[in-house]
Amino acid sequence: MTTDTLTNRTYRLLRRVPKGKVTTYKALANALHTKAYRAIGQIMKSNPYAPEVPCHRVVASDGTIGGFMGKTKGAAIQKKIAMLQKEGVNIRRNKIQEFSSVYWSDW
DNA sequence: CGGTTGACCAAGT
DNA sequence: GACTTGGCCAACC
Repeated sequence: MTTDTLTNRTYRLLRRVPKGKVTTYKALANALHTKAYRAIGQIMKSNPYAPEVPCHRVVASDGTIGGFMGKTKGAAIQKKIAMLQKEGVNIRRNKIQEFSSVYWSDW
């Protein structure tokens, strides 16, 4: 990685997140000392590092999964969501249950 | 290099 | 609880 763009940093950081845990776009932006919540969203969708960078482990600050399924109807993401639940994350409708329990903030 | 977009966020209605 | 508005920032055209 020669380019030190926000994208690369985001991937690197997200890579640290253990399974069974999730984080928010805001937390990532905060950890990177930026406010590009939105840009990170775009980054995830472009996520070229599929299983390496668990973009599905990133959710909105409200504990909602985000605009993946209901809005954008991303079929691929739904599978990731199912995998999340398998890892131990309980999701209800579009929102994470016990969000605080699975929320990762200790980078 | 200007304008549009978006897997966002917070506050207001 | 759902929708709207303003703001923020990077990537794309």
